[in-house]
Amino acid sequence: MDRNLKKRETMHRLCAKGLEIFHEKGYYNTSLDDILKELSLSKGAFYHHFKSKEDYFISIVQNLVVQKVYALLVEPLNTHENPLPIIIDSLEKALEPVKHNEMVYGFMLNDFLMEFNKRNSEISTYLKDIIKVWEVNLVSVLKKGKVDGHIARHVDCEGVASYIIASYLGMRTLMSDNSNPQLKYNYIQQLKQYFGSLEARYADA
Amino acid sequence: MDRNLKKRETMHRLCAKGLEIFHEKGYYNTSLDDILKELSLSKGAFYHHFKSKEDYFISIVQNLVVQKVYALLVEPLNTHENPLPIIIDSLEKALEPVKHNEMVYGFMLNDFLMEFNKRNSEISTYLKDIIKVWEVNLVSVLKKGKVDGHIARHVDCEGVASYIIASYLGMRTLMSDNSNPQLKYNYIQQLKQYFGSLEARYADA
DNA sequence: TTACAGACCGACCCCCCGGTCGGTTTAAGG
DNA sequence: CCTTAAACCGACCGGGGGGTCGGTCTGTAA
Repeated sequence: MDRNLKKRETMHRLCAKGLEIFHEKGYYNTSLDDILKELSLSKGAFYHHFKSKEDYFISIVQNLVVQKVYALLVEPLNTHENPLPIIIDSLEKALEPVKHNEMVYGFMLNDFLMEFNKRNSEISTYLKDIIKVWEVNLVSVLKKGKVDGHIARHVDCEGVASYIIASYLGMRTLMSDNSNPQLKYNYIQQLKQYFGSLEARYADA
Repeated sequence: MDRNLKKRETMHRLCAKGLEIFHEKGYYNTSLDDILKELSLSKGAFYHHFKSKEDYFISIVQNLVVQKVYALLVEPLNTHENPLPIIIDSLEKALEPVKHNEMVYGFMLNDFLMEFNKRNSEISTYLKDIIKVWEVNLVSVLKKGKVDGHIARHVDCEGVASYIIASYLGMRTLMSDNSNPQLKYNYIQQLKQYFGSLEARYADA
């Protein structure tokens, strides 16, 4: 019993630290030794729990990344109010800059997506699936907004969802060096402007 | 005299092929041998012309990438008409999918930007400078549009420019696997929707 | 106490890849 | 021609990093 606990504990420590460092330096730019050194673990310990670096990362994605994306970007959408402010709010939180040593998990999707795009199609697929879930949820909440009279009838919900995701991912690229704190504010402002044009009060062709 | 020509010719062949393969597979995932084999050149030839892989890539950026970004995204902005349709048109062209073996140079900014972000700050800076030039030109043309009465006075031109760039870069991430040809169309539609809300005919608070 | 298996150790293997260097070919100038 | 240097060749080096493997330690079950 204690054995099983020990295993889970070690695997979890590996995953958590792995996500932290992969996110910080990139997957291909991080060696297993980088991570193992931080945890005072050996190669042997690692390969006892995971069959490869790739397998390890997939575990991280499925256990941690999915969770964080859900918490930050999907679950907040479950509401009966006007979806537009809700979406803005979730994006604003997901773009929150790093505080102390706390990680910002919403940030990492774009980074990983780009890194694996031309390198590892399997991992790439897992990541795109996560985006897809987000997209589906966005579309669904937008459609509900239409029914509830918050969003104009002519609006193409799929198009809007893609556009939101694209602008979010792009902001991530632009903000990745933390050089311009104004960017986030500008982004939210423009998003509001754009959302204004989707509201039911506008011409409903 | 013929000597000088030979040098330029070889360097140019190296840069062109390098851009092609780096763009296709990524910088860190491409070895010099990959490129040299395609050109039937040797390590010796390469290091005769460039002092390192990094130096080589910087040449590529300064000679080729800058040029293409200008041609696709900056120069089209030089017009006296309403800037909004002009911007849409340039983005549409820059998102054109690959035809035959022709490269789409507008596509590569986001890829390279992400790849070097946490890996090589010098190259990163060169790339961000290119984006900056684009941004400055966008802001300038938007401001002119305001003066000419095409854009509402309340519009924050810097914010709009950032937003355009972010959404473009994000689209690049989403489109990078060429899986969904619909995406581009949706994006342009939503961009038009957004631009509609910037036009002078709307409330000018 | 003993047997066994799971957790962990770390030296080692091997390939990849950027970079080096002594040598060879080629062509311009005297 | 002959000299000279630029253009080019390709074997080699060395570090990094994923993955292996024989061995050790430790807790559990009989």
